[in-house]
Amino acid sequence: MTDRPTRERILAVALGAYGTDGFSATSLDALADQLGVRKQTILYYFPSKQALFDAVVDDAAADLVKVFDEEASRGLSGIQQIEAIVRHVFRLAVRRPELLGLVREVTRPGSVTAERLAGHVAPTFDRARDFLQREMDAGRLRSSDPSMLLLSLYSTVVGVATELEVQRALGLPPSLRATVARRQELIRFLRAALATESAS
Amino acid sequence: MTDRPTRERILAVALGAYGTDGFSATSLDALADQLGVRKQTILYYFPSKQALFDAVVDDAAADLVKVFDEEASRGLSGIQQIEAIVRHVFRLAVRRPELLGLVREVTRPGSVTAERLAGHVAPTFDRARDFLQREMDAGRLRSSDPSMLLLSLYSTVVGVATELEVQRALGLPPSLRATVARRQELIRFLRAALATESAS
DNA sequence: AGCACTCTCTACCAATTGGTAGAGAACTCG
DNA sequence: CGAGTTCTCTACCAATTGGTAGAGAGTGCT
Repeated sequence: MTDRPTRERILAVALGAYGTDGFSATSLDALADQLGVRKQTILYYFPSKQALFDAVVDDAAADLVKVFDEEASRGLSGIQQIEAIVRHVFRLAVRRPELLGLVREVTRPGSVTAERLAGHVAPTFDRARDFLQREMDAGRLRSSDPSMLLLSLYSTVVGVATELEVQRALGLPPSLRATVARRQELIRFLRAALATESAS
Repeated sequence: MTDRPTRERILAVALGAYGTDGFSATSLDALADQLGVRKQTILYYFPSKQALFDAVVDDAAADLVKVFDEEASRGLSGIQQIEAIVRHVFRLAVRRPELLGLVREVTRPGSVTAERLAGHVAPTFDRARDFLQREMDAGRLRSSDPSMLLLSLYSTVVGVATELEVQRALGLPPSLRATVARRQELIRFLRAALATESAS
C-alpha cells in the first residue's frame, strides 16, 4: 500500500478529499496528515494547491473518459447502449463515489476548473450526441434535440446515482440492494422517456 | 436598499455567497465587506459562522416550501401539475439562482446541514409522494415506486435547471430564450417518461 | 437627567492557511 | 570515492480565519 509512488498516492487521497469535502474545505495539511507526510512533500510534486487540484481533475477526467469510451466502442444500439451506460455510472457511484463527487464539485456554477474538465470530456460528449442523433434517425429513440436530451439524461443519471442526501430525505435506504432497485427503476424511467411510440 | 434591517441584509448576502461559492469558501470578512460592515456586526446577529449558515438554510427552506406548497394547493392533476412545478423551478433558477445553488451546496454527500434542510422539506416531499401515488392509482401517470420516481424527477428537473457548466460544455447557450426552450424540451421528456400507454 | 437597551465599532488573539528556503538522507552514475 | 539527482524533511512566514472583549454612540423610558 505504501510502496505506491508518492505522487500517485497524493493524487488518490486528494481525489477523495476534494470529491467529498470540496476544494476549499480541504487543506494541504489535512491531506498530508492522511498521507503520513509533511505538506512540503505535496508541494514538491505539485507547485500549489490549485495545481494539485488541476492534476486531480485531469486524472479523474481520464478515468471517466476511459470508462465511457470503452463502453461506447462496443457498439450497442438504442436503449441497450443507454442501459449499459447507466450500469457503468452506477458502478462508478458504488465503487468510486469520490469520482462523481469531484464532478459535482467541479461543475458547480461559476467554477473556474469546469472548463478544464469540459475540455477533456468534450469529445465524449460529441460522440454521445452523435449517437443519440443516429439512433433518432434510425427511429430507435424518440426524436428531440440531442444536446438537450443529453443534458436531461446526464442530470437524471448522475443525480439518481449521487444525490445521497436527497435519497436519505426521501427515506430511500443506501444499501447495495436498494441501489440496484433504484438503478432498475431509473432504467424503466429512461426507457419510457426515450421510447418511440412503437418500441416496447 | 440600505434601510432594510441589517439582519435581513446579512441573510440575503450570505445566501448569495454560500449559494455561489459554497460555505467554506466564504469568509465572514468577505460577507462583511460586501455589506459595508465589520464582521463583528455579523457575529452580533449570529453567534458563529455555522449558526449563520443554518439560519440561511432555514430561510431558504421556508422560501422553497412556500413556493411549492402554494403551487400544490391549486390542485392540478397529472402531468399538468408536474408541468406547473417545472415552470416554478425554472423561474427560481432564473430569478433566484442562489437559492438552488444553496440546495446544491447543502445536499452535497456527507453534508451535516443536509438533515436540517431535509427536516424542513419533509412534509412537502410527503405531499409530493402522495400526489404521485394518487395520480398513479387514478391511471393518470405510469405506475412505479413513488419515492424513486420522485428522486428521478428531482434529479432531472433540478439538474436541467442548475447544471450551468454542463450546459456550457454541451454548447447550450445561457440566454433566456434558450432556457425556455430547455424547459419545454424537459417537459416533453417528462411527459414521455410519465405517460401511461393511453395518454397522449 | 439618568438608566438600560440596541447596535456597530476598534482592538486583539490563537489557530490555520498556502507557500518559501534550504538542510540532509539516500541513491545513482562516473 | 565524489558529484549530482531525487526526495522528504525542519524551520519559518505573512496573510487570513473565526471568534472574544469591550468601548461608545444612539434611542427610548422613567
